[in-house]
Amino acid sequence: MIKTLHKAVVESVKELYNTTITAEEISIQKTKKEFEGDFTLVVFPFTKLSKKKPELTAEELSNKLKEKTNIIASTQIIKGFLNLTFHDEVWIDFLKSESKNHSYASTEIDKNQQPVLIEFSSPNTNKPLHLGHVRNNLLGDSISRILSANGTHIYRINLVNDRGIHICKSMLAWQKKAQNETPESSGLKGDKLVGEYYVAFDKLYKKEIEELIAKGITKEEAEKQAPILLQAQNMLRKWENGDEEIYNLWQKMNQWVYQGFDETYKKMGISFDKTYYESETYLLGKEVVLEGLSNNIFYQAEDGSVRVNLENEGLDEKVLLRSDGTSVYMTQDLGTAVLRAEEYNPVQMIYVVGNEQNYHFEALKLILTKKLNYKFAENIFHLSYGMVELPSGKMKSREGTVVDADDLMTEIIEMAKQKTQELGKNDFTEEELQLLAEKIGLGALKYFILKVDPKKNMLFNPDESIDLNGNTGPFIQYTHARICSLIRKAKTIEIVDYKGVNLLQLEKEILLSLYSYPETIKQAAKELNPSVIANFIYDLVKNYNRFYQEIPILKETDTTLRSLRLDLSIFTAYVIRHGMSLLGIDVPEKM
RNA sequence: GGUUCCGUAGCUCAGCUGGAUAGAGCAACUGCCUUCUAAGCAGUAGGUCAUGCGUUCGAAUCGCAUCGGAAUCACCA
Repeated sequence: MIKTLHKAVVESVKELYNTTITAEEISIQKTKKEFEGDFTLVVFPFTKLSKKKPELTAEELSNKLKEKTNIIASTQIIKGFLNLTFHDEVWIDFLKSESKNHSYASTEIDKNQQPVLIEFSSPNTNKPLHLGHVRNNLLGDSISRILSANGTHIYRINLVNDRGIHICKSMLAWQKKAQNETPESSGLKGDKLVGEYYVAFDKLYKKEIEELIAKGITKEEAEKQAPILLQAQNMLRKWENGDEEIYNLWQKMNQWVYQGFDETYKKMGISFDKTYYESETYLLGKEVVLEGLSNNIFYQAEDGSVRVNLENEGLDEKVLLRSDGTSVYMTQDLGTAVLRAEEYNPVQMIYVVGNEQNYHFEALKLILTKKLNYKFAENIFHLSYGMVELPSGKMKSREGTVVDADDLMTEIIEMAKQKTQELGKNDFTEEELQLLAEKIGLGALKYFILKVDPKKNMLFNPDESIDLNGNTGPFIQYTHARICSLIRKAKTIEIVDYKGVNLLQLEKEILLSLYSYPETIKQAAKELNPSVIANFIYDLVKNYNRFYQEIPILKETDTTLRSLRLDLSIFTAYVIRHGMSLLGIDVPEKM
């Protein structure tokens, strides 16, 4: 319909004003609720061509469009706005042809096309996942789903940061304090256990700094000289030199963490096509750096560290290898980028990483493109998302203000369970109730996070927790469940041809919304923005709920009307389910 | 200090490729369950779109300046 309209406008302008315009120059939008019409053509831009008043221009275009197409039933002109109303028949044809189409808004993926790589999650193995990771994981997962739905061939990549000084810190603290404590002996989840020793290291470190300061050493010096830090640095060198004892300890502790992570990912419903481990790729990064050094692209500073100068690009000097030869963060990101480009030959590499690392990714891209001349790196895209803040400010693991991912999920599922019981929904078995509560709780959490624009910082208030009413996941799930209930009851009802019926305003609004769904997916894919989908579904569901409340569906005695409304409901349920699946949210058939 | 991002109702957020009277949810108040699931629906109230100047037929949206906030500028990741 919209395409037909665009084409007709182009032709009309050509005939009336002898000017060729492109479809992009035409502004057609949904008509605002206060006015009569389905779509609105903004005619202000054409007044320059017509050299006539907006109303007159609209009038001329209106007549021409009606001549050229057979879909327009009526038009209404208000100032420079031309409101177009389509024949009901057009909408009914749309409903009839698409309402049972199980591939509506789905695009086939061509596995032969060059893939898009999307890296997300990328945890460190020294502490458990928290709310910040949750946003990262949900964004990465949802964007993967949206791109797939839009026909893009993608690979989900996880890059586990399993080595480095931070890992050595937990290892060292464990050696000193743990007395061989294990997940089994402590009953703690593996990632939680290791996380505790990371915190323990920090305590010891702070204590040593204080002691040094008391001896008259400056704070700055103390931070560099604290024995435990030197030991950690020494441990990292040993690790990089393949020291057997250190290596075994490292493997053991990482294994604990992976088991913990797997549990969390599983609960969250997140998976990857490929997991890289920094321990397996950091050497490649070193090679890249050393090669750049021998080609004089990088240089060795007096202290022995290898650096790159990005001052001409508006940045500073960056260290690529420490003076003791060990790798930094940049080293491994250079390595894995090159590796991935070789392995997948991607058209694009998306990194889902918080906006606190904007500088890092700018530098990474510059080094790869400007310094090392890698063509593929032009298509590196840092999907920079905002921080999740608490009312008290930023989360700090060392201050114990982090919101743990597992705890958060457990709590909200428990809340959903309570709420279900409160509402007196008793016809579930204990097992069904648990499954339902998981769907609702996780739905609430995922929707809460995904409905906000990724690039904006967002606030999470643990005291108020997450709503289950209003603009929330459960609200949408509930609407879906009600439609499913209708469909169940309608099993025996005969569907008759409803061609020729007159549509109610509410019905048409829902159809307009359903019609715009494929375009919404395209937009979300283009912007890499799940909130576009979330807001769309909310809008659809609000319209549907009003319809459901005000208009009889199964109770309607006119069989043509009843059939139409049932089809409309079935179609709406499909789009809700489809849209929510793009957010990684399950919708129950009963709740 | 340099760079980047942000500022919309009491709170959390939509709207931002310029378009009509700036929208939701929460919280507050008022109605609606013998009728398809009330996790719902309808309504009341709540705004100098941080401020100023500019661009134009038209600015929350674009530009400049100011104020306020955040991130970053590590041999951390």
